[in-house]
Amino acid sequence: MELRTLRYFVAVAEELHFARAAERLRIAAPSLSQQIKSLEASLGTPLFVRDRRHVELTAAGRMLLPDAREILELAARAQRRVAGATGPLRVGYVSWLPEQLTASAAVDVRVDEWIMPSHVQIARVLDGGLDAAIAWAGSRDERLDFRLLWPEPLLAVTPAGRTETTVPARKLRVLVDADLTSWQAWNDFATEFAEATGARLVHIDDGGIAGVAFHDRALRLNAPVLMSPKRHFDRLPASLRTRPVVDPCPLWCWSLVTRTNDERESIVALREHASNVIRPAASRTAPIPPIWLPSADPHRDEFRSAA
Amino acid sequence: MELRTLRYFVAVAEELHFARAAERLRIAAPSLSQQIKSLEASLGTPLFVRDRRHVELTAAGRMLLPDAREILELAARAQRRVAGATGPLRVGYVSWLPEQLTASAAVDVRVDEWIMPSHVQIARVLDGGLDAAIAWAGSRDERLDFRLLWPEPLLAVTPAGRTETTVPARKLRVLVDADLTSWQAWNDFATEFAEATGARLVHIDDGGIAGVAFHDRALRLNAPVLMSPKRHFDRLPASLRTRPVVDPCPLWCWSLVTRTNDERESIVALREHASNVIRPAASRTAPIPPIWLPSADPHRDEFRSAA
DNA sequence: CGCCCTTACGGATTTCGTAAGAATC
DNA sequence: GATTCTTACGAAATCCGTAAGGGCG
Repeated sequence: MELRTLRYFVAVAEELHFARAAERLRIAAPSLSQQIKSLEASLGTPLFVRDRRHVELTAAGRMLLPDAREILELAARAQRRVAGATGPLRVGYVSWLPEQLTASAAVDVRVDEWIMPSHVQIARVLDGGLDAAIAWAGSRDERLDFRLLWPEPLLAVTPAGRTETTVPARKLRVLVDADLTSWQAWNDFATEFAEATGARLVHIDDGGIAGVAFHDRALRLNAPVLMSPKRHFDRLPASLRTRPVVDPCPLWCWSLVTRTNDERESIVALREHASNVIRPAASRTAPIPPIWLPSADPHRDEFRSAA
Repeated sequence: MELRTLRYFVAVAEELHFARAAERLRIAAPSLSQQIKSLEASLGTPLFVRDRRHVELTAAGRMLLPDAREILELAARAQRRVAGATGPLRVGYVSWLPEQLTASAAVDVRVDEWIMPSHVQIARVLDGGLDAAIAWAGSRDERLDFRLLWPEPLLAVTPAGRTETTVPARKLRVLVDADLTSWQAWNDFATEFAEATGARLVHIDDGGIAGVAFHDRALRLNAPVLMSPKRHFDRLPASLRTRPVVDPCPLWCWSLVTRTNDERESIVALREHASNVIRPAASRTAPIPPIWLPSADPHRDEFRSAA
């Protein structure tokens, strides 16, 4: 059993057609037939029933298929991770990129061009597409190391007419978007925050969590709306003001996310740099207690005293 | 990158010595050297630094090693599982073997000779050494399917002199053994039971959870002691009596444990047989409510009404 | 006759072993 | 000089492609 034969097996299992599978694998059909046959011989059990007209998985084949996929997936990830082990560290971010990250001469960092949501960047770190990411983590993961960079106190926007200087959480509208690809991390945060504080959830589907679409919606709602941490270039309209949120103040914790088992010198240095340089420099805007974090936030314990 | 090359890599990484690794792999040293070299070439990065006198892993090598081990482990398990996919179902048990299991002509079952503790039998099901096990499950696992076979009400032993017909849980002594290999499942159950009910934990290290050693200890304690569900051949001494436990009555849930993704006809039939035949036949001895189960027991929901 | 999996067989590639080389202690 | 990894090269095994076979609609 080799990875190549497993690839062949998966192809046939997916196509259920030797000729098509062979084409996909860019080998000749007889070769594929031979390889499958030898795989079956080495396993001691047939994987397909070849009715003259149909190809079908046997019970053994059905059992092997998910394992084969998992093995191949793991191998591919391992390869990606090793491939990136040399050269500068590839670091992805979501919407906040601390200046101190690249300023350090100690670590050679290349900031990734792709700006994706937190859950996507974290997935890329796991599968080796990135060495590190600055993102929000919804929950712990044994395979990942999280270093707190900046607990960002989220703000609200209110119509300019209002006179209050802060907004209590329970008075807020909180937007969640139907597009999970883009907003899953935010939705998770927002949903739990609304449940915990009594803020009102507003379901949208136009991506208006950030940018101009967000301003439009805030104006139409004519009420305080929680702002996502997603930065955008568009200036806030004159008719809207930002205000701190209190009772409690929601903290969006930006972490440096790396793989636990990645202990290259450069990665260790980057983690140190995160704790010793970036973290202190980012703590200017202090939240107004009490604060609030999601129940599964990896940094929850670090705020025990303040909560 | 193939499984064979990964095996070679792991061998060298473990020996840190090409000659010894080659010997272990039963190939010639130059061949091994070539293979490692071609692996490094295909990955685009060296995995070892060969100082003329020492062999050492590079950062990339250190990153690959755990992945390589995991991939090989997964492949080995997949192979074991498929290998057992044909022929009679290999079923393991711990201490209770229902007669109806083999009585059914519908399923061809071979009872495994090795009698091991629950957590071990369950691990064997996972890695393909067994197709099914009759065991106690401490917690859910997505990869496993649990069918309740018999919620066994645990008994206590008391000195023969005592007149009470039942024993309240809080009066019990509960034994846990230092030998986790043998008693991990029992220890987990016993520890949580003692915490929940106020029963007194007694730490031992002589395996006296069952058998003659248990009788000895029960006599010496001269108090009611919870009996583990482990059957033993030795008759209970005349100076001890068994009594039901109440307030609450601890339930040790024997499950039929199979792999979730194993949907062979024979496995499906075995699961049905478990629910339709074995389960009804085993429900003779009814517990005296209230009952108690561990908080993570997979069958906890099935007792909602009774708890 | 077309479809589709298989067998047969020759060529290309990969893998492996023996022999010899090179560097270190 | 012993140890240890590497290069060199031929042999063996494996993999793959073309050609042809055979059941089925």
